[in-house]
Amino acid sequence: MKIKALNGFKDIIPGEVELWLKVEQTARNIFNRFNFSEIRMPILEKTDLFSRSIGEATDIVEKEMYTFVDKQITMRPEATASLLRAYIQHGLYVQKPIQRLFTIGPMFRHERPQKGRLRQFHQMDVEVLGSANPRVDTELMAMGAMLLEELGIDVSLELNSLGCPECRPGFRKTLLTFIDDRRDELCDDCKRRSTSNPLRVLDCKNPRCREQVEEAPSILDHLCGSCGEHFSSVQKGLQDINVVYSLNKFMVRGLDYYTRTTFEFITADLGSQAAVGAGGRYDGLVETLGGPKTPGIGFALGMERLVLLLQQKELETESTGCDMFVAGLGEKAIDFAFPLVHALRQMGLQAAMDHEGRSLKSQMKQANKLQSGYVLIVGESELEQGQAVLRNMETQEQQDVKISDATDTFARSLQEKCTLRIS
RNA sequence: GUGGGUGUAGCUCAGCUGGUGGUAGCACCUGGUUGUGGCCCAGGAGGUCGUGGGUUCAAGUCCCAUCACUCACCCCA
Repeated sequence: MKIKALNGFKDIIPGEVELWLKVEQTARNIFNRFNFSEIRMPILEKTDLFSRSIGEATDIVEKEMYTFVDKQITMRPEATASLLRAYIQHGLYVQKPIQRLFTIGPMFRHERPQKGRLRQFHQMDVEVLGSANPRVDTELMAMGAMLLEELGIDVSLELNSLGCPECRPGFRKTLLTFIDDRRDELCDDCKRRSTSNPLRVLDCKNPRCREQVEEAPSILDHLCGSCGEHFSSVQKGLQDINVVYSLNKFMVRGLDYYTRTTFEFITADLGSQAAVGAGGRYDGLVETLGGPKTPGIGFALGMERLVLLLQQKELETESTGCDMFVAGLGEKAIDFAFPLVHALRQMGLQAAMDHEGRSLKSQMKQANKLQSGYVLIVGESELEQGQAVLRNMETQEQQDVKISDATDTFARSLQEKCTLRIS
């Protein structure tokens, strides 16, 4: 029986990796433009960290975490909790009052795999800690939008506010009254949810529930003074820099720590896994985890979803051509080629050769597949005369070149030719 | 956790109402020039037909189980 990767776990093989690199490089470039610093955390954390931050009653904590029960440690299901733990542990708030951090890496949730949803998946996660300023909310959404635009991914930005511990309880009561009035019309899930987390009834996908909830009160009409002000400033900021968004009063979050601003980048091209990125404000979370009272906001982008969207666009993958392929004919020529190729590589060129003693034709084919700019053909008789043939693969021109005694000197003369081609 | 669909070569797939696994395409190797790539042509290699049972003279094909993949519910990035 062959050993295969676990269900919901995937290899990213050559041909696919290129798209991942593109996503990652574009993201790093943009994070850098917005002055974010990278932070890397371990994958394993105390289980307690996640249950405290994400919420005991959430689906993630209740049934989706990979936990070593005997040791009370868990593979992170998301990045924010770990990042805040590191932020608190190292006292990063002392170094800088406002920290702008990002991290990229794998997360683990034991869900049933599906398109755009794996058990090991990868997120790019961005957090700003230490500022409650609505401008920061705006800036983060603008950054997300800019990143997706540069990747050429078409999304819409949906926005909502969840209020704060001041105003949410009041809204919750209003909503509960509304729900109770039409409880019988709701699906079983929603009946359950109406007691555990009534806000979640708002984003049920069941058409009947949607209909019932259509006229539900909006939290946006029940925000307290400061939350309301904050939210209008966020919106004004978005308008000022022409970031297109729409309000979605039904959007809620699956993690308990969110407050005030929440947002999602939604695509129409991925089936039911429509959110390519999502996040929001979590002003009480640092304190919950034992740090100083610190406001924060962040969001995460799902990398496999981004890669899927790029794959659907069928972009041509630009491969970097090999600079020089050295084709040796016969044992002596191969012995000559090996140190030469090594010297070329030391000089920073992409060089290749065949070690298997294959025919020239076969070696030319290999050179072609590698998109070599040049092939140096070294035959045994020419080698004795201190000569070799240099072929330009694009123009098909060939010229005899003198092989000097010192490999390095010869390599340098080849390097000049290749560099000319590159520039 | 709950449903539906699908498992045949590295990949994409033919294979009818059971009768010896496909000259199928892509990819790979060799040859078509004593030592010259892309195109074309010829040849070659590559499979316990997901796995385990059952029915049958005979199973890739029918039945059962199981595993995997996949889509949807759920949840979420």
